[in-house]
Amino acid sequence: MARISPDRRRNANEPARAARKTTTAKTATMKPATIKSTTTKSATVKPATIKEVAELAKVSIKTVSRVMNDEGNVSPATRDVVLTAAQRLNYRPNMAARRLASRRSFMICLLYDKAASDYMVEVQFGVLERCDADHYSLLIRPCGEMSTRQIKQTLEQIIQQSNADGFILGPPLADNKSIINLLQQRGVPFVRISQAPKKAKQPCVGVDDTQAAHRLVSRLIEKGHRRIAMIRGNPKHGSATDRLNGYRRALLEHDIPIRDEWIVGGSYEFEDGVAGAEQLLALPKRRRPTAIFASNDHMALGVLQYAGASGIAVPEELAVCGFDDIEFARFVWPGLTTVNQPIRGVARTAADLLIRQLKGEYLEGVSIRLPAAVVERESTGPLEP
Amino acid sequence: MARISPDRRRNANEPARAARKTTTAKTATMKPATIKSTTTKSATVKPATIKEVAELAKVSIKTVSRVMNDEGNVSPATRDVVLTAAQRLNYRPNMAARRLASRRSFMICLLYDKAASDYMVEVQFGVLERCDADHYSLLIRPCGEMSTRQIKQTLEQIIQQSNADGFILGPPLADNKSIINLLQQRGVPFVRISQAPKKAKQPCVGVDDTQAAHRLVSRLIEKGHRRIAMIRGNPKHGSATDRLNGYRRALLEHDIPIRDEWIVGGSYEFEDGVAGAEQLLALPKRRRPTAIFASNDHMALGVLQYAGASGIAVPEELAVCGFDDIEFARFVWPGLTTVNQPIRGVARTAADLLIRQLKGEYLEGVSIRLPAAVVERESTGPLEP
DNA sequence: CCTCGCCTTGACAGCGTTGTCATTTTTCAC
DNA sequence: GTGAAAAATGACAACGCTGTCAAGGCGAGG
Repeated sequence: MARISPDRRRNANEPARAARKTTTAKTATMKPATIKSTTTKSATVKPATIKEVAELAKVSIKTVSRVMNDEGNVSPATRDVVLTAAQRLNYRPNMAARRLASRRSFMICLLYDKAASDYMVEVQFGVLERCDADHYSLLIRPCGEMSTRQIKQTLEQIIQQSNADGFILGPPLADNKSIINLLQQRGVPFVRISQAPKKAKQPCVGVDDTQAAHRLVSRLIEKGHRRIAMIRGNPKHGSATDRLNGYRRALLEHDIPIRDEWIVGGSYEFEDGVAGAEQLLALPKRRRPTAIFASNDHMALGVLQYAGASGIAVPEELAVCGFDDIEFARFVWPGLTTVNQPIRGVARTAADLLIRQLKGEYLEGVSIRLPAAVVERESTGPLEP
Repeated sequence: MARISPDRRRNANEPARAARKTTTAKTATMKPATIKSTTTKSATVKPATIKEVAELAKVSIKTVSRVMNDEGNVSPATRDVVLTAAQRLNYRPNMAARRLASRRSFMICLLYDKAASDYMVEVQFGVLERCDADHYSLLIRPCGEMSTRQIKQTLEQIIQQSNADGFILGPPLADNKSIINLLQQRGVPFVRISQAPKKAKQPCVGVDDTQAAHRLVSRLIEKGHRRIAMIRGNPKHGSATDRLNGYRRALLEHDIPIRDEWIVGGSYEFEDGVAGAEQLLALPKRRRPTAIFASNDHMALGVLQYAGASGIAVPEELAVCGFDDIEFARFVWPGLTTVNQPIRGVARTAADLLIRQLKGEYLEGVSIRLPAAVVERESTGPLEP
């Protein structure tokens, strides 16, 4: 089993010490013959250290460090030699040491409420994608069941103990003034994923909810609906307001009066959809909406369920649409018309902004808004252009 | 540009350095008056180090280390003094240093396919719960779009670079022989979340799928069904076989013949459910199943959608049930009868096993199987006992 | 009262990097 | 050539903690 391994140091040490300063970069560069696949080594090999690489490459450890970190001020020849040596030893910088010495953790922390799971998984993917590109690690921290106080405490701990270099705040934490302040005070960079660029001057990435809602409702109007109701989202999320605004604007533009009885409360939960539908469909026939726009898919599915359970045909008697395009929007019958958010893209962008900040870029006030697309399915009627 | 907060060091150093050494351990112990909430300090405070605690407590740093790590062999008096000093300075051990010195990372890595998002979010929660209890950090690593080769490479990197102390493998990676071997060779502890304790002697946690499927199908039989079809799961997952076995056993026990035409393939995707339903419901009336057991909820929802789209009444004409009890099982109409898996519990247990292993416990061959509960909803008919 | 051994404590050397600053080499204009 | 500036390189001290091992203190058995 155990193959070549303990001898590695010896091999490398001896000649290095002795013959220092003799060979120039040139000689060492003759890789072709020398490089053997060290990849498939067997068990429990002690990883190579920067020192070993330095010795093999006949340079100082600092130079190796420079190469590994792309610091510049290294001649191409030296660089090659070092890179070859590193590869030969299958060297990878030890993160713990790097963190300790540089006082940076190369970790970023993703802070989020429990939120919709699909949503967060997408966010995680997006963030990870970007992190991987720069060798950052991702720490996830769901705060679903914590009070703001607890969250702040956790934050302190993460900053101090794990030394996170930066944070990404998912909704609705991204709009939590108190948390933002803490982070700001501590001088820790962060990026917010939110619809509300107002609250702080820290970079913020989000989706243009207002625009998307506007488009969606406009589409309903085009299809002939005039009595369009809305179930609002959780007021804690900035998105709730935006979506409402989009709805309002669409109606206004088409000279359709906005009736209070058609706007019911909610907080993004399935049950709110059920309750909202019940309330709306209980209206006297003449004032009963022919379409319901729920602020998110969970609630829209609630509407769908209520309709199903009470024998109301969708889309014939009632058109339904949601927002988010969660996985299950297309798994129900009728398929749910909704808005697809480029979540992964948003997350990737957020991570990108954060990492660039960590690299020293100045991004105060930057606010990026990605467009979202309406996805039409059966719940709003036949799919005609 | 310039590093983020160059002022941090300066700010903090001065006062600390200056006032050092004044207060004795004794004085420090009189907490009531002296201990001020250091929590709400203002910006960019340089965290206290072990050295400072040691000086304040008038002991050696090693003693502080002992106390912080509960190493024992410390007199209660000393312990108190140290603890007080630590608290007073709001001291938290620096993880990077700890990792470097102890050659452990206090990180565990959760490796998973993309899998169902709800599922993984639950797993993450469970693992995190346990990690937090022991100050472990969690590294997540979705491998959805990677080949086994790539995964192995990633693994190597995580082991060497991030120095993960251990791994938790989610399904179906937990059944991937090649990955298991790699980890085993490298001598890195890991725990598998899977139904298949066979493949390796490493600890494994899972749900008793066979039993659950058996119960579910038995329930259908009790309700009067005789023509019960099954849509199989992805054969890569051990669970697929288990669920099939449960189905088989239930039929056998009730002397119902097992017909091949009632068992159709699938791989846990929504579309497989649609296709499976189509195939099954196309059978001549006398052989057409009155109930379909889909191996997971996604496929069951596919069945539901197909039924909805083709005007087949559920549960009147067709009973449908799934497995997993994903969030949306209760959000569709009719609500989906299914099996609720204690995913979070499984994950917590897995993390527990791993951490105990890391602490030196010997757990080879341990295999824990948690029971799952049938959840009856409308899709299998009226909810009578 | 001495010795032995156990419990407690401390000194100090790493751990594998990066940061700082000094030193050497190269480059370039004159 | 020559000198000065720029580029490349290296020596060495951190970084904050743990591991090792030695030293001190104290009670029990002789």
